[in-house]
Amino acid sequence: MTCRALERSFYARPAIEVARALLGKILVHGPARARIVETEAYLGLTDAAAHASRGRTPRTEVIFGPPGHAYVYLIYGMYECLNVVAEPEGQAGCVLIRALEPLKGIESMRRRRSGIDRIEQLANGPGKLTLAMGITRKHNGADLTRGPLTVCGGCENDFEIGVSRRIGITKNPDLPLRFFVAGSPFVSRSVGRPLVP
DNA sequence: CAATAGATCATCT
DNA sequence: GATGATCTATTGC
Repeated sequence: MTCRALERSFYARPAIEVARALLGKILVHGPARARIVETEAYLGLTDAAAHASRGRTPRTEVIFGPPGHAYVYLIYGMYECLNVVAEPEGQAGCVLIRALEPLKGIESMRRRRSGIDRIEQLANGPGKLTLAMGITRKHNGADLTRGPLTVCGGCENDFEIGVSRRIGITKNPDLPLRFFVAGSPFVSRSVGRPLVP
């Protein structure tokens, strides 16, 4: 099937809805393609774990902007994380992409993730997938409805959605805002046992 | 297998 | 000046 970028209305919804809906969709960057298998929702002022919880700053401006854009930031001085901006313009909310199943351009991904042999480990974490896909801070603010970096509809929607707490945060850690394709070997292992086994 | 250390810097106080 | 939506390597049981 063809790969047509999701339209802006897809993203103009609550972050939780978008986080669930993004599972199974295809992340495209140039020739590279991968299926989204794990996401986390970050809310607005009420969510202490969210960057947007402290309101508008130069960095968080994108999160308050129009939906369907990328929010990419540097974490721990080393890795970059890709988020998708959700909610109507003016409202804060975004979705962290946490893990991908590589589909196309896998040789390039291997090159960018030197030392990794197993395909399951090329993009099974937020810092790993940006490396594998060649996504950097220069993509911050990029429009995901057009351009080299987009998200397209997937063909397969026949999977169970697992839910758990979010991973790696210290503030507001108890909400069930992490979603993943149940049973997928491409989901990041690390911490966070499912709430619903 | 689980726990921990260290790398490294943009952002905000 | 402290902190952090991480990852890898290493140590310990």
